[in-house]
Amino acid sequence: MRGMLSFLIMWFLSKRPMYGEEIAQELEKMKGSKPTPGTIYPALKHLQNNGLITSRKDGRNIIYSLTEKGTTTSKKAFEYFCIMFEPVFRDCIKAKNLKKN
Amino acid sequence: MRGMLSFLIMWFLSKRPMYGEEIAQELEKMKGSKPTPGTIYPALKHLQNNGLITSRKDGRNIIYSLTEKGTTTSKKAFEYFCIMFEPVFRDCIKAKNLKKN
DNA sequence: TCAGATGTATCGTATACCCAATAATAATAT
DNA sequence: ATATTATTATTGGGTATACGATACATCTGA
Repeated sequence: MRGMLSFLIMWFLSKRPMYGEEIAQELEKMKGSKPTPGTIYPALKHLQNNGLITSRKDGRNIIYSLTEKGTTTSKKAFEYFCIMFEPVFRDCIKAKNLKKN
Repeated sequence: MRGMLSFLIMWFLSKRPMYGEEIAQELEKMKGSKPTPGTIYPALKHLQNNGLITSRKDGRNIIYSLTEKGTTTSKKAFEYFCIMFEPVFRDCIKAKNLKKN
């Protein structure tokens, strides 16, 4: 249940490397509200400390990307997430179809 | 990001009233692991304090159900959840289809 | 070169979440 | 009826996630 933010961050990074602000913006698109730096950077640091992501400087940005370990972990977490929330998803689809009628 | 547990509890209760142990079992089906009482009951208490659920005794069980306020809140949270995680869901479906081939 | 804009980092705090151990209760069998 | 047992609920405490506010660093353009 815990660690949804880290999960989403890794999911983003599985698409393409991003820097912190970019990740925050993606989350804003999703959630409607932008996480504050105090939310995003500690999470990134934590992921990095666990060897799941690496960072490299590019100009003023620090670009994060998944490590090999991170890729594996992210895939597993993704599969777990899919299975776990499948019943809710089905409900989402159902609700959507109902609205169409 | 936080409050996933409460969200799921309310989602369960939107289907039918349940007592604590039942909710824990539903979560076990979903997650694979059963939350301990110390996880579930504080969450229930919190929801009740916020007027989102009510409880009534039935035999040895305490059956929880959504209040009117809870129903409204739950619906909104559900819609929000659907919109927010839609891109991830799409990925889930994609991943599933790939496996079929 | 310095001002504004953008990106990054840190600190303190709240609380959701979680576990373990314990208590309470009802169902049961004797 | 009473004791036993199984099931359900409660409590207390610990931890990590997430948040807001603030401060720092770096780039860019005038």
